[in-house]
Amino acid sequence: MAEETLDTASEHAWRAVLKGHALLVARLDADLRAHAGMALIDYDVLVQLSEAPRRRLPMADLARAMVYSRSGLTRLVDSLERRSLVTREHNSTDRRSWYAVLTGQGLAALEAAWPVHAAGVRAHFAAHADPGQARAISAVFGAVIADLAPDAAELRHFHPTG
Amino acid sequence: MAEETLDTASEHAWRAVLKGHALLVARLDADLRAHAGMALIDYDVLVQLSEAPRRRLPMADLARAMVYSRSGLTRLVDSLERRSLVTREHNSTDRRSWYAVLTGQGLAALEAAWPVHAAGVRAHFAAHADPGQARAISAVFGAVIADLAPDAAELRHFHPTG
DNA sequence: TGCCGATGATTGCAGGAACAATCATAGTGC
DNA sequence: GCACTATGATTGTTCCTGCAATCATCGGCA
Repeated sequence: MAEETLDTASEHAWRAVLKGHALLVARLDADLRAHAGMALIDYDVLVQLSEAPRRRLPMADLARAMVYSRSGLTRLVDSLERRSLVTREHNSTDRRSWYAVLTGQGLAALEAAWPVHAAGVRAHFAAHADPGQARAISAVFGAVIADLAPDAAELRHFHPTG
Repeated sequence: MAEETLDTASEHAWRAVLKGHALLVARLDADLRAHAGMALIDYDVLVQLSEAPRRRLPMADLARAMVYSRSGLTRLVDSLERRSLVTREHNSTDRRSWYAVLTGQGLAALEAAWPVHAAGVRAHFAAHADPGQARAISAVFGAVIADLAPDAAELRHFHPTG
């Protein structure tokens, strides 16, 4: 039985994460919708593309980076394409694959949305975390990601050039 | 705004939380569905009720505790009631209000599901957090919750064998 | 080359979710 | 007590989302 016990510190931490995450995402999504005309999920697509080489990613890689289903991403990119924030381009090295590509309008929309989002994250998350706590959170969730998505952990922030 | 820069440590931490949370929730939900016959959202309802006095909560309080819409909760409790895990009871002090009440079957289902869930949280979250890190996460997300849901009841702990 | 399992993108479909409207009841001010 | 507003629960509606199926293409291998 003792082996099945989840220690209270970790359990408390996990439950705080669950609830805090839900509140934070609801707030950030509402802020973006109200002040930037896009949902948080749209913003996430634009951010991922903006950081990728040549501002494009194959659909499957984008879905993995976002922890999102490929079918959901198909429809999400449809929507962004209708709004001219993203376009699709053929991947000449793999004819099954399509790139989602950030447009100029998409980049402009992202740059307009970013201050709104950054202010929200700062006010409701960063304001409550000192540097040591931020490091702890990065370390723990980085390990969670490495555990549960080992191939994708470093995909976005680390592009070795060679 | 004077300072629009979101410092990189906080930004990195928040992005790790977003992705790690998504991966963790997907995994815990799949585990519960496979090995306990219920979804993570069902489990959350049962936990909340099990910890409440007399194992019952008004629908609105339960929705707030779960950060869930009231309409969604109506249908979720419908589903749990069909499976005899929860029942509704009149609240005699407020005739608009209904209690969601954990049944004996609901408690049994929760006790069967708990080891599955605890093992998942331990293996994929707690295993990556030392005590100091767990404390840091609790502190930060506790502050986030206090910021965004100031009137919400404090988090409680579930210990079914106790 | 030809076969065959794996992978990429999309679509059909079904379940899940929130918003707004609705109705009943509670609380407040007068 | 009465009017008015706020709150609790539900339902209608619409959108979101993922799974499974489908089709095209890739890559390994004989």
